[in-house]
Amino acid sequence: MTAIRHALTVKREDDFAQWYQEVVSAADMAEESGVRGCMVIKPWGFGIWERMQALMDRRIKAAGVQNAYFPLFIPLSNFVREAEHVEGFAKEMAVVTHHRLIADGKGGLMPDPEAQLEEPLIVRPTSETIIGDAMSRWIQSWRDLPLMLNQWANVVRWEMRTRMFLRTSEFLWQEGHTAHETREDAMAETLRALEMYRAFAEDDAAIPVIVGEKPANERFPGAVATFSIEAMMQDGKALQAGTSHYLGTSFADAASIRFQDREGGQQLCHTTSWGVSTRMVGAMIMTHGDDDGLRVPPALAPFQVVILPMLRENEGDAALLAYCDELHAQLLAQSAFGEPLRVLLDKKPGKAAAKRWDWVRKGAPLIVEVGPRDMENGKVAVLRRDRLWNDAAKPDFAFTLRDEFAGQASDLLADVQQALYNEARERREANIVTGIDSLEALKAFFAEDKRYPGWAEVQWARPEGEGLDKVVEQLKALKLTFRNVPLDAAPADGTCLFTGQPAVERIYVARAY
RNA sequence: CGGGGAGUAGCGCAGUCUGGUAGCGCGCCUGCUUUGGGAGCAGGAUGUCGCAGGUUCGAAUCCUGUCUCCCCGACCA
Repeated sequence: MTAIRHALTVKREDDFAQWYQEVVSAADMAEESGVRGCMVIKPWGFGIWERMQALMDRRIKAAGVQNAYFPLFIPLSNFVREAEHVEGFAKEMAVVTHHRLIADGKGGLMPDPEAQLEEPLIVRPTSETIIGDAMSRWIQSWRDLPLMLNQWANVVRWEMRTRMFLRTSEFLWQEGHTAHETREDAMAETLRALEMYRAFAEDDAAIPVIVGEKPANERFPGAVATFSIEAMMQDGKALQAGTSHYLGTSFADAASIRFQDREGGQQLCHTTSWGVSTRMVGAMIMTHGDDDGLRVPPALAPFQVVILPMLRENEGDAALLAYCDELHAQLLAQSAFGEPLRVLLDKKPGKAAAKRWDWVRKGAPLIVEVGPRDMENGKVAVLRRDRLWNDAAKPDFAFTLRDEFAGQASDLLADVQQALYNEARERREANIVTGIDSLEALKAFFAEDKRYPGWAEVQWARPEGEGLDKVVEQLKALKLTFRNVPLDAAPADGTCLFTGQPAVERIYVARAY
């Protein structure tokens, strides 16, 4: 049996980190910018993000949240109000101190010492404080509540170690910020956003996630409670793919977000914030990518079907293109996932067989090649990206009547979407271990020689303060982290792995990005 | 931000130790051949050797500084 000749040079099992980087560049998603931690997102990568935006924005609006936009720059004095929040972010801040450049006398430019800002501006690492400032002006009465805002924006955190899409100094995201009358209302909103993220991750991105609450040491700076969706990457590591925070009244207190209640008294609002970022693109790569490149779930694919005519640069091309144009038009009249199909007829010069591999690396869900002989038979050759190879180590084309394919395309795309989800889900289930009841057993499960060990669901007593610190230290020594306490877990029925006390809940332990 | 490695054509690399003015493979362009599967042959284009100083008659090569990337830590979406 011939060996498969893969479209990438690095295999996942050989070097997952290097494989990841090859996918990003080979799929033409992004490239280095020359500025530390900042990337250029290329059309294919940005197109995927735009799809994420579109699908998420729809969900956000359906929940009654309105979009708005707040400034990139935040006055230092505004930022400084919430103590824990400041402590959490102070170390990774970009600060603007000047507003003009002058010649430095050596042919270059430098900040004009005469043009120093009275008050430095920070580049937002997140917008709780500046949005809180607006909320304090916009909210006066209980009738103004809930106030539910979202913004699509870039934010900057001065990261020490960066990786494309997973951790960049500048990244794109949406941040939802809401204010409510009561703790109950705010908590309900926090959980609503969390469920929205679960549905987005699983239904749109085909990424199975664990929905749960973060332990105290993993909370957002200043939050009362932090929830997350956690996804398992193909190397067994966990990736926090979205977070939702109940902020209590501390941000409201810092920004004076108050309302007059029904009895005429002044009360602090209960606020929430929640976000999903371009990191989700990285999650998609590491969930669905294979040794031939990216596999984009059809709901996220900028192009769901790519048609490659086998052009010969001769007089036969016109008829072939006409045949493909008809298919293109047939497909555009179809819809999948409630939207018209997104179809590219790739007329660029070059052999179809060569261009095919570019689209394989980019992960287009369906690649359709059309040659003169297909045209004569009224057929097309359909390649599903989710199952590329046949037993003979060749691309597994399905030769299908063109008109039949046009009618099936939507179903095929739904199949691909489901297949990607199922594959990821099965892999995750196969790599979660339960019932580990000692630190030694935990250590053994995550032993160094196990390349991709997966996750452990353990039971613990949820110690607080120093007790928690000690447990976190123990995990850190094993390069492990707590992920979250799943909301739908069975009640604890054992003893705490770390303290030996009766366990109160179940929590996931894993290596993490 | 600490430790390690690396920046030479679009990509992957050699050349650096021992200074003499830049090369290989892939890709790209042109032509011919080929045409149901990631083509073959021939010819051709492309580099301020990451950047800035310094040493030298002369620097990809030696020295200093700096920027960026990768790996391991600490930190984090």
